[in-house]
Amino acid sequence: MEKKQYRIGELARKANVTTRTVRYYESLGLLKTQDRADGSQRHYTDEDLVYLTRIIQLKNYGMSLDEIAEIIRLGNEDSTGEKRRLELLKQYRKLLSKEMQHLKDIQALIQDLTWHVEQLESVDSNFKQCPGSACPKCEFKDRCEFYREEGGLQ
Amino acid sequence: MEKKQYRIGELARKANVTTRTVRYYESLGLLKTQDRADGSQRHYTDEDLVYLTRIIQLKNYGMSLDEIAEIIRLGNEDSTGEKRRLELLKQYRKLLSKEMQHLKDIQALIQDLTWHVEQLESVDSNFKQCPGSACPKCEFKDRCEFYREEGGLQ
DNA sequence: ATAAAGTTTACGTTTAACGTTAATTTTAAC
DNA sequence: GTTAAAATTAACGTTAAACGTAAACTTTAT
Repeated sequence: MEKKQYRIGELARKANVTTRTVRYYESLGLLKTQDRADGSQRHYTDEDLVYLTRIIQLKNYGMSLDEIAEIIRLGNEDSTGEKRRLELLKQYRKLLSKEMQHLKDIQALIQDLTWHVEQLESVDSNFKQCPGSACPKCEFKDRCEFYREEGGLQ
Repeated sequence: MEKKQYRIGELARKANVTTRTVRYYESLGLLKTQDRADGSQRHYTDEDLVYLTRIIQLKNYGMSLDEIAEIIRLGNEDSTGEKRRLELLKQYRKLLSKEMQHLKDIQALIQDLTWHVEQLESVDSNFKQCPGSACPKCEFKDRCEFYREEGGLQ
């Protein structure tokens, strides 16, 4: 049986993007440009849909279209796919380490925010009165970035 | 002893921003506009520096300048600072829940990325060959979004 | 034959948070 | 009292990825 052929609209619908996006990706070299006469229509197969879906997945992982284009370009360079595999691996590892750092940052941020919420729940206001005459008796003065030994700002 | 007065340049330097930023914040209502004759210079005190530093802190926590402006506006509405305290609390909690969700998303993302790295380390290439004839014997087919019971795409 | 879908070209959008002149005035220091 | 550093207002410029949108036309399916 013959392979089903899609036109651009159907492909886009299946991948949940617009036709503009498909053409844009083609212009960036992300999707192959088939041989076709000027003005005639593009045709796609299931394989192209998988390709497109993979591209979207990589994008959702945080890769830029440029980085994805590089991966695909390397894939077209050798038939074994080894170069692309290595580039993909490199990009995935890069993303991974970036997200690990991101995770740490967010954990620290959550700690800070939690502290602020607790402080605001137990103290009248830390915005207008702080720093001020209340500093020396503030229960948070040891964590205060403005309070110094002498009290108040230097 | 008299309070030390800063001009805009010194204030900006102490807060590690530019004078443009200080004026911009003033235009948004983040920093108070003192009474001064047209063309005469702005003067600031330590209190203003604390204000500015707090604004920068809130910004670094992820609040937009608009949200910060709202907090400050409410602070000017009642002298007790209660409204501002509540708004601050609300914003902090909002940020906190946002970041908690963010944390979850990143943890999931890290899992996915880890999986991909492992797969790429153990499989030749999952980009060009997948999905294809190798699907039925692929050790990851149960986690594959393209593989279906019948094999390959529907 | 007609309507739906596709084609190219090319400018527009979004966005916050400032950057960057420019032309003039104020202030501090000597 | 002069000069140089700093401040003033006004207003346009930046950044930039990933498309959106419109126009005018052509191809394809039924």
